Amino acid sequence: MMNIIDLLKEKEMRVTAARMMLADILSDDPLSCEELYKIILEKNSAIDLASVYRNIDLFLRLGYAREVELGDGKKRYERTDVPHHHHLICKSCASIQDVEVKQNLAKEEERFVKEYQFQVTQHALEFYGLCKNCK
Amino acid sequence: MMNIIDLLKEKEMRVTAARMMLADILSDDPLSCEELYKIILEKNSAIDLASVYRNIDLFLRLGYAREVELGDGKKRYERTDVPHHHHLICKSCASIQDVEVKQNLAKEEERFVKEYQFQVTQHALEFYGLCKNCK
DNA sequence: CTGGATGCAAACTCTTTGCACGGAG
DNA sequence: CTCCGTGCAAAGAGTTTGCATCCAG
Repeated sequence: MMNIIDLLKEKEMRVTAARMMLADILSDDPLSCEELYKIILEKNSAIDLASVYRNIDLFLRLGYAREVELGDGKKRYERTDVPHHHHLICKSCASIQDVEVKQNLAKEEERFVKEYQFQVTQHALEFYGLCKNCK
Repeated sequence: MMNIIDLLKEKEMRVTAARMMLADILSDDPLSCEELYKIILEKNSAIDLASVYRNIDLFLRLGYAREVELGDGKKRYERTDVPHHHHLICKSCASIQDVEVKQNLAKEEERFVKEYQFQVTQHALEFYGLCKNCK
């Protein structure tokens, strides 16, 4: 995975303070734009929320971030260099825990190519329920 | 699966024309409130969009409908009496195809109980890519 | 009749867009 | 110096809410 500076330079896009800050905050937790914005404020920096949206969109196109949907109608983002994984999402306290899934989904996806001529590029698998504390 | 009339009566809720119409339209395809609303208009009926939202929410609580997220930021709904299944979602033309998944996710979910004391009540698994026509 | 359901409009949340200014290259 | 990126404000989508009226029971 290239770093964000090289990715930007490669596309002849500008390396700005806002982009560096945002790239730095993006992590292995899926965060919404609103959440990213608040983290930036807490660091006593100031990037406009609109710029957060614009740059997240840019990061998606650069392949630096990926979108994660957790079923609450908000889009969340995480860095692409964290390994592919899934989430346990508590319906009570909204906590999110990363988990691995050992079943072979790739195999399933191969079947879809053969059976439906559908080329899978991505999948989303999330589990909902009650966490340890909320049960 | 009880029918909607019995479900409503059981909870002492009123059997209204709007609820009957909406229950009738809900199908095995996941439809957004906007889409449901348009189908109602096409039938030369008139239910306010707000009432569609209110009654879909009611149907969810009654267990008559389930929510499906297909990753475009809109919530969609289908009847709970259609068998559990997953979707192939085309990123180009937005077409949706129902598929079955043969991997054993229940087994995986049992593991989460043991490993994390997380009680899974539901999961979402959707596949994104390019359909036959868009490839 | 009476209270729950509806229509209508306004409000609210999340996200996108237009425009003038400012800073990276 | 240029013109891309930013802040600010306004607009857009999707969804929720307040309130007067309506109608199922």
